[in-house]
Amino acid sequence: MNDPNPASMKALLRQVGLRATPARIATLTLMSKSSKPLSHAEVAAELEELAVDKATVFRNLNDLVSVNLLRRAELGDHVWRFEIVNAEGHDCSPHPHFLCVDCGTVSCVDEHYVKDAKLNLAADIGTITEVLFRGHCNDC
Amino acid sequence: MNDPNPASMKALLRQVGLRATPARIATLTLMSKSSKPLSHAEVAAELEELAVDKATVFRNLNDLVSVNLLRRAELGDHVWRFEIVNAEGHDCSPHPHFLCVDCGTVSCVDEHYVKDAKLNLAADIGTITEVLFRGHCNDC
DNA sequence: GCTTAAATGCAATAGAATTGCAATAGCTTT
DNA sequence: AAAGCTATTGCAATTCTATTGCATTTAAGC
Repeated sequence: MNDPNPASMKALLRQVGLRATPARIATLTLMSKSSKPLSHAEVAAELEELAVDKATVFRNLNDLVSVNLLRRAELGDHVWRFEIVNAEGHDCSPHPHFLCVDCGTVSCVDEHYVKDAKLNLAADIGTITEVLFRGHCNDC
Repeated sequence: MNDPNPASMKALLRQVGLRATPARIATLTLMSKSSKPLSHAEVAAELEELAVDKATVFRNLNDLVSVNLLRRAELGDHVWRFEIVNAEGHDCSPHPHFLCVDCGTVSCVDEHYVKDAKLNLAADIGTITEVLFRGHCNDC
């Protein structure tokens, strides 16, 4: 993905057939800069200063998911989280997540941890598209 | 665990310091007989014929979780599910779950699939208490 | 610039989960 | 067996996340 500058964000949006509105550009920029999945509440809080309504934030996040620019994940605390699909220093492919049940911190887990498990499960149960770990992080 | 008959359910409840009310006995019996995690809605529907309020179902399910008779899991669809901790033909220890995103079926996954991953993650990230897989089951 | 469909803001709504409180009912003690 | 204490229940109201309806605004193509 290009630099998260307004111009490239705008181009990217047009490319997938979405209008490049200020709210969307801001959303995409924010998501591109984040190293971890953000909840709707977190994104909405960031965009509040731009006077973007929370309903708009939801709609935009979901729109961006439907064009595969974002990925939506449920990490076990009943809050949807979103993360950029393709960013520098970030896996393009889906990867497991870890949620610390104590501090609520979310981190991305390298795919190699679950490579074997997914292969075995594919034969026995089905295709795995999402893996989530919950527990206590080493800082808690 | 003993047979899921009313008498042993009652004894079990008393044993953990909870009063053996009809609603709790029914809840525990239902959970003991279920081979898969049940959502609050599913349990509430079953107990509706006993005129048990949904708030009571919630409280009882959570009470049973707090005394470790049940385990609460979030399987990715924003609905809490509960399963018996110790039942015949069911692992005593926590185990991963698999949720088919197509048919919504939940299945229990053997711990051995994730043994290695958990060991490696313990050192790098933290202690894993819960693992969830989502994807497409072989029947869909 | 002008037109039009897409996107937004605001308020209302849906649904899961939880809580307050008065009434009820287990359990223990007598 | 009855009484008393407190956990539990039922009901309604509430919280919180997420979504939707609709009138208004705005981006994009001509």
